[in-house]
Amino acid sequence: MNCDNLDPKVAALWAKKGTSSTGEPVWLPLLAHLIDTANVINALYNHCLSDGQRALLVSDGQDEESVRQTIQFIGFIHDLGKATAVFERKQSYDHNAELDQAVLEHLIRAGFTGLDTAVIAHKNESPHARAGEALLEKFGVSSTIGAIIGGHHGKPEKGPPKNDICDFTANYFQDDGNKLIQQKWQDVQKEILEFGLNYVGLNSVQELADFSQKQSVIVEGLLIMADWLASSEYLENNRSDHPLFPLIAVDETIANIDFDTRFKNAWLAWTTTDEPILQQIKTSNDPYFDFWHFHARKFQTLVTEAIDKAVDPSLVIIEAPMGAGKTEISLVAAQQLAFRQGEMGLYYGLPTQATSNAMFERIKDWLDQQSKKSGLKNSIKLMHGRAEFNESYRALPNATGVDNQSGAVVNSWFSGKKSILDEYVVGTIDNLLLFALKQKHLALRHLGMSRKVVVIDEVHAYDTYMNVYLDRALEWLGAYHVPVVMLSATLPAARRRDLVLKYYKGRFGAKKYLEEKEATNSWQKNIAYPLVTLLDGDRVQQFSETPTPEQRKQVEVELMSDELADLVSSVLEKTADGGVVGVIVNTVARAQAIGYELDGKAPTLVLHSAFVATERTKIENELLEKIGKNGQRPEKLVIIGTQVLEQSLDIDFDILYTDLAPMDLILQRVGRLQRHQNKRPKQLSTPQLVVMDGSFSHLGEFNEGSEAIYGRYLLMKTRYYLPQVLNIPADIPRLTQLVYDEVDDALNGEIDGLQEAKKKEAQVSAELEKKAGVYPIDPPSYVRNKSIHGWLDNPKAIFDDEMASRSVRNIVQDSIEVLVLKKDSEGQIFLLDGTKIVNENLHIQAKAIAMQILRLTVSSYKIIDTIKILEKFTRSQFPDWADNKWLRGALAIVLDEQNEVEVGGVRYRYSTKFGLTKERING
DNA sequence: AACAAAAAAAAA
Ligand SMILES: [Fe+3]
Repeated sequence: MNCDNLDPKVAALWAKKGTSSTGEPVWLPLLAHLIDTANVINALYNHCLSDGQRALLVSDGQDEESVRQTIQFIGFIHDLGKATAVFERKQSYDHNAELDQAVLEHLIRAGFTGLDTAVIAHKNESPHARAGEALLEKFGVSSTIGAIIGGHHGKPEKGPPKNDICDFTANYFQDDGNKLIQQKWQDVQKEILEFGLNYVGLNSVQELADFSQKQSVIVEGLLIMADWLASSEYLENNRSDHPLFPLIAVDETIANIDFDTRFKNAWLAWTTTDEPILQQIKTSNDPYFDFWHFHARKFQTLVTEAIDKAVDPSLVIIEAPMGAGKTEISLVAAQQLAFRQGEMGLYYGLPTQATSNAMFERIKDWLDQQSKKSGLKNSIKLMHGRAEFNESYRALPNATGVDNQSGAVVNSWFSGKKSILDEYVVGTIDNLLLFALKQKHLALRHLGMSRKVVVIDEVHAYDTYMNVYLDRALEWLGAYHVPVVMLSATLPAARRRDLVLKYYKGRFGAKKYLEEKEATNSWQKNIAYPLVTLLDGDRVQQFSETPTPEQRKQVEVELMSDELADLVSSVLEKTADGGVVGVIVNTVARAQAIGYELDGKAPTLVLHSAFVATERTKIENELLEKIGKNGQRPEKLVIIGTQVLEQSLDIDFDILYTDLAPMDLILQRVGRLQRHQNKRPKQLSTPQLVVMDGSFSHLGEFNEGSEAIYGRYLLMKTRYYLPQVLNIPADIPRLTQLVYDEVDDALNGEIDGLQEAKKKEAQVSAELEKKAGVYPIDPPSYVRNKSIHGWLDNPKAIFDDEMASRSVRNIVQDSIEVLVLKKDSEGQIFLLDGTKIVNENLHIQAKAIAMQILRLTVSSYKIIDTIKILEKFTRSQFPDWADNKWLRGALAIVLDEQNEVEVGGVRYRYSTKFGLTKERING
């Protein structure tokens, strides 16, 4: 590049001011930041986009080279808005007068006049992203590209800026009327534009490529990433051993910078890991044996071969029970799809932090093994709110620390909002749901997600509210041609159809979508389990497998009242000669009541969410040791729990009691009934299911809690269709379909009040959808060259990241997360396990304290007051917490010797055996 | 007044 003939005024403009680690005033000339960003975005385009993404960017018929040049130009020109009087007059953040003076002198020496005395009347208007967009508009650049520039701080403008230059002329040109002064600014702005075009090899703005909406989003993401990277002075904060794009001494200028070397060194320092492994899966030599040293099961081979034979596989929905080997299938599928569709890396989304942690372990081992085999270094990220608590994640080597070592590593540059840009990401589903929610810097999530294969686990487990976001996310993933693998228990046909059609619509547009929707092909109502649904090009194929005799199971079903006394006598009778009993109920209070009732009459174990996290983990581990696979089964044990027993725990009951719940959930619970090969008491040798139903003796009256949670409609239908004998697995899809298919409702005149309950149910889901519907982004637009103006505009104007991340979950019951400690009569504080807390050892004990989490449910009208009380208490009792990274912002409660504590007029009592109970204190 | 489980949070 040639800076020799440059107008000295252009070279004197500044982009960044700051203080070096040694306390020296430093700055970065604007032109340097523009060149840095152009170099970075070009490298990102060439090396960090997947082939799929690059193909997407030319999918409207653009020329590949012109797209690359345009993107590089966008990288260069993004801060054109800083070449304005209003910006150049800004003080440094730390109001360093010496620094501000030195930079101003550069400008004056270069030929700007009157800048030191100029009065800018509206200095809060024309922020530099908007100013840049306005200037580009003036230079005749398309509004699509303008919108990308205007949005590079996270949120695009509502529309083109149009009058900003006219309204606030002095912001742009220093003076409202003096043509001589204005000319100087117009000259430098024009020269920067010309420099940029020339830098990327273009002659005029007419040669720039244009973009569709989804292309714009990806380019916006690239720009933000490039800007952040070009604004990183060092690879790691507070450490200057790996410089990237450092500021320069205030007496230096661009003449002191060798841009090629600066960029090469930065890129070398920043690329600490290898690209994801792309390799073809050969079905001829069992990939399952290669990775995990077991031979593929029939079902696994079925899926892997189906994907292998497909011409253009994109969406795969795998419905199969736990234990069918879905995780391995999904990882093989991810590799197949990445190879076929040219994607890089993986996002694996799960419903909870606990399931994410477990999956992280498996994926980390899988990746580590592959990376080592290929001699590569690949980065992996655990992405959820408490990832830092995961020991095995923290134990992974850092990418910068291990130069010649291969395997799975952590790249800590990809932190915060950059996390999703990392290669292999495992975490809570919220990160995918947030991909469909209006929030600042959303383009980064789109950039990160659209280069990967996306796997979504436990698809059946998401509620109506979350599904609003999931569906919208699927539409965008379809639009980006991102391969998606969904894992699920059996789905109602209508839900499965919806999932496929949402993706289909994003991928093929509204017209084709309507054709497929109306076609009512057989795949839309197929009933089978396990079932694989595969989108190959625009064709939907399905595969299923007939179960082997060992996979079949007959379960005898009995109905019973929900009275405690009936349950107790039945349990005692059935366990006369021992046995492991599961009792899964719908509310915590009921689990506790049954626990009290059986206490002393039989050995019991209670499990629900109202336990301190560390204690709950202990109970779950005890459960797995005793009744997990190959467990040391006790002679007699009654396990009483809520829905926490319904998912993910691989445990085996001899007999199961359950509260009436929607059919799919009952079937999910039945999955824990005699699931392994075990020796059982004679009385319990065959599987028995006892369903406890409030309407058993009082017709039409379901248990109050159950009805509040699940609604009358589903309970009524489940009750109606509950057979005397369950044939597993054939009945699983059949019964789920009967309960969820609304078509048959007219035929069931015999269910009293069904129509009324159905109306109520429809109302409730409509309300939920409406509630969720405030924040999702609109579906992708197919209008040609539609700009991203207004893409993130929100009627409610939430743009707070905290509020955004809360919005993807429906909050039914307000609750406060607290850390639970206890004290003795002298006031000595302990962890729940009895470990003494010593103030001087806070740095060692902080993490253990931070893990003692419990959720207190609080009435919504009390929640603000209660939080205030807890904040005040924590501040006075544990003042040191404020400075500790594990405990900052946490709220504490301290149990007395009776294990009680009073907060805001409520007395909470904690029992290691039964969990948390609360009672209101009168007055 | 009550009804499961579960999640989230720094930019250039
Ligand atoms: Fe910038």
